[in-house]
Amino acid sequence: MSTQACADCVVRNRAICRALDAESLAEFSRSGRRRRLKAGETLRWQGDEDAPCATVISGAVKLSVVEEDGDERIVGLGLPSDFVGSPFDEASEITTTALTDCEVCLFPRNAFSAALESNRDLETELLKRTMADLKAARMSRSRSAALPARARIAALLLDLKTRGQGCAATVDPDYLELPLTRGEIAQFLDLRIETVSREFGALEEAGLIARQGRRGLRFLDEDGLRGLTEV
Amino acid sequence: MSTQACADCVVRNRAICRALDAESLAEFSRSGRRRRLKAGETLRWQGDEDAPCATVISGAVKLSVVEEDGDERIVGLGLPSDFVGSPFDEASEITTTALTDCEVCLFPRNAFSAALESNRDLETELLKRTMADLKAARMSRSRSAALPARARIAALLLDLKTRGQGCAATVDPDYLELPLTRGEIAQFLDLRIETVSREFGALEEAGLIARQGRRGLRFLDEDGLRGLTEV
DNA sequence: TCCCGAATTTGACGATCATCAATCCGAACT
DNA sequence: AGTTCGGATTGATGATCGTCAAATTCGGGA
Repeated sequence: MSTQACADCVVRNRAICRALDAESLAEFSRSGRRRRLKAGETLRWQGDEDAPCATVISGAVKLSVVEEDGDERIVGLGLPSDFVGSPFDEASEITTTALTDCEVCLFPRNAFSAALESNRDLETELLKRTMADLKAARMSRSRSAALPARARIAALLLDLKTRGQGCAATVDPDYLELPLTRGEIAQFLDLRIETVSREFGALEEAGLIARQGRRGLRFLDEDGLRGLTEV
Repeated sequence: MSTQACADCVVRNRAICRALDAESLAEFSRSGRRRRLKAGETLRWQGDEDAPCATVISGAVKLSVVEEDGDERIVGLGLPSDFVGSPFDEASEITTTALTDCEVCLFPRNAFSAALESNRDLETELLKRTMADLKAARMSRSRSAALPARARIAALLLDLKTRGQGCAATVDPDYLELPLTRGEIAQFLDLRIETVSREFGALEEAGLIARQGRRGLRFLDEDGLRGLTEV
């Protein structure tokens, strides 16, 4: 990963690295690598036990926990410019897996942790983001959990639209390619596949969205969706 | 708040200030004040618009969000040694309120934010905690939301017991004075008061807990409770 | 193009929890 | 002690969502 690559990076000004000047960035980038992942691939750093740290460049990843009984829960999403990973945890219970084909900027946990130590600005930036994420996680948890299934789905769709904004080939701002399957949406929102499916049907029926194929989605009435989440 | 007070502080070795040596601590402590709060009192710093930052010393506080429609949701709890506050947010949507009479070590947001800047170790410690909190929030969200009401309550009781451990006058380790009313538990777990009440009844019926008065609680079968949360 | 398999959709039914309403308890007060 | 008021409990009923089961559609490969 060269500095040149960083300068060209589509998330250069939104990811944590925006806290770095050209010089620090050059050094920082030496410990990481840009990688492409196929959907379903788990984030690892070759030969490293620890879960790596990464910035998502394109595509989407899921943060998930596998319970003893084998079933998996999605606890968070990583979209372009998001940071994922636990620099201070040698063993993280949270696994990061590509939902779609995607590009990430990957760092071994140790190296990232060292970079934090040697770069104050980076650490401050990460602290700010993490506190913001914590607040968002808390608020969305509370907002979401008590809401009916339909509203939870509406909130997720709006969140995906917002967070996907300003990235990639956003040709049509009202079109969204879902990075999640119905099953994954269910795992994330604590619903069943069947419920998710039914509610998608209901949202379409109500004229709020239009489904295009399995993962294609068109927003027809964004305010209507927002209204559902504000009950 | 003198250094002496800090040296004697019951959470000295568990709160963020454990990252500080005697000298830094002395300086750090000058910007804060130890305060007592009565139940229901909101955390403020006299004459400061911003929500303050604080370390909880004794008692319990709630982090809550008030929706436009007026109803309140509890999004997190602050127990002894926990840090609360958003040093980087001038306006935080999250309000901190005492659940019980309690003691806190309070800092104006600005001063705390400045202390972070001038003290690298403090910042690192806070980052670690925040990342751990984020992980805990994500995992508990996922674990909790899909679980039936009974299990959610069991999980909360166990969490309160664990986090209350090693503090205060923990004379009897199996006794817990609930810092939350039934209504607050409901707000936190996204249930109704009636459901909480019924499930408490069921837990007692099942011989897992014994209620003593309104807020007193005795753990009779901790493993049994844990079993409920691991479905 | 056709076919196959997995993902999705649809349907019927039941359990859990919210809702509405009434009663009960307990702590602080006179 | 008696009163009183807010919190807590209990009861009856219905809506939402989970469960089980079957049908359907999409998308990739032969």
